[in-house]
Amino acid sequence: MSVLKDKILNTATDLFQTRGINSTGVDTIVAVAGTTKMTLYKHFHTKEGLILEVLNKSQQDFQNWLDDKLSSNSKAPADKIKQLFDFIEEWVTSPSFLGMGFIKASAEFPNEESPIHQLSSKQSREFRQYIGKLAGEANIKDADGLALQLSLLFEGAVQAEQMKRGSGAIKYAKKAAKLLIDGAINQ
Amino acid sequence: MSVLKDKILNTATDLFQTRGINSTGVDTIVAVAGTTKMTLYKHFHTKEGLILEVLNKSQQDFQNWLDDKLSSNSKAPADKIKQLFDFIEEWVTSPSFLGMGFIKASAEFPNEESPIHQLSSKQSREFRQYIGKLAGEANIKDADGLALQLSLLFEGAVQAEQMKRGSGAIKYAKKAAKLLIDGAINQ
DNA sequence: TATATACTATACCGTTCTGTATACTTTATT
DNA sequence: AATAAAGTATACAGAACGGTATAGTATATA
Repeated sequence: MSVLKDKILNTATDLFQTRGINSTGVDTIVAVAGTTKMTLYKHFHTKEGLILEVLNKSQQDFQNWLDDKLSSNSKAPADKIKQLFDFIEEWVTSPSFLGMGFIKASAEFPNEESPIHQLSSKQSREFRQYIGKLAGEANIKDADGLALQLSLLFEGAVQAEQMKRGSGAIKYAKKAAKLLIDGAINQ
Repeated sequence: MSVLKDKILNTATDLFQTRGINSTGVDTIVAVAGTTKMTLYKHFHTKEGLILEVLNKSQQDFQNWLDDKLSSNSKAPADKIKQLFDFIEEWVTSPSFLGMGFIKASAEFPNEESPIHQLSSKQSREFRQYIGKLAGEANIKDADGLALQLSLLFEGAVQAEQMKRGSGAIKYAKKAAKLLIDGAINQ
């Protein structure tokens, strides 16, 4: 990957999160990235293509980070699901946290036929399945049900943190998650 | 309130939810509402003013609807908080449900200095306080903590439903809410 | 030395955006 | 009948939007 393509991708990621996707023009992106529109359009066919790549990269980065954290800190499957919200807290409270890509994107592109909305929806679904896999490996009966509940807490907490930094919502999300997980284990 | 101002307000509410706020131009709004830009700008100083009025009206309508439901169906304070998610389910699964105004608005206007973001943030806070009041009247110890947790579930469920209609997320949110409420009562 | 690749610089096209100016019409009230 | 309020119709200003055309430069490889 070209160093400039990478720069454009990172710049766009940042601007989309801090100013909104539709409110960020390609002129602004290339100006901040220190390049020109010709270069941007050589690497990305359209603005929509750029948005899709930004979403994909953001989600991959997050998933990789979380997966590394979980597999290097936890051994038993039951520990993984219990520690999930500890790492989510670490992620959400980190100063570089700017929000969850697919949550904002789905709000800006509400039309279900939009490719951007569809990708957002897919990423949300995949993240829920990831949690479901963790719950299943921990031998929890209704693994998918718990995964859905935990993902609701997660998205709610991210939403709250996007709306007001330092809201402290994640602390209470953690407590609620603990209660839900314990309830699902002792079933 | 003029009948046309009302029409513009309702049309804008609908278009903002189905197409996004930034993606909906004033030309589209007046065309769908069957009036002209001159009339729109006679009733609303700017597009931002229109957006703020739309947000306020949406939130008032929702709060009034919920408050009516709760006070006409429940007598004891403890019943109110227990029935809260029943009515939220009714609201979310109704065919006319298009999403939660302040959730989408805060995503489209992430800048904390934006008046639109500030109003969204305020509405989210006020809704949480409303739940907190219900919990307090039910003599729950950590009423604010429970309110925060329930609002996370609520916002997560709305988010899920915005992303995919008929996701069934609200069913599991209800179960989780019941568990959290029972846990908070028996404390 | 020739050629391909990556990038820059700049100007431009057509469209859409918010917002306004001007002039006219309808309707209700006094 | 006179007046004020509300709305219509249309045209336009000025900026920003996504995207392209053209021409030129720097660098590395063959």
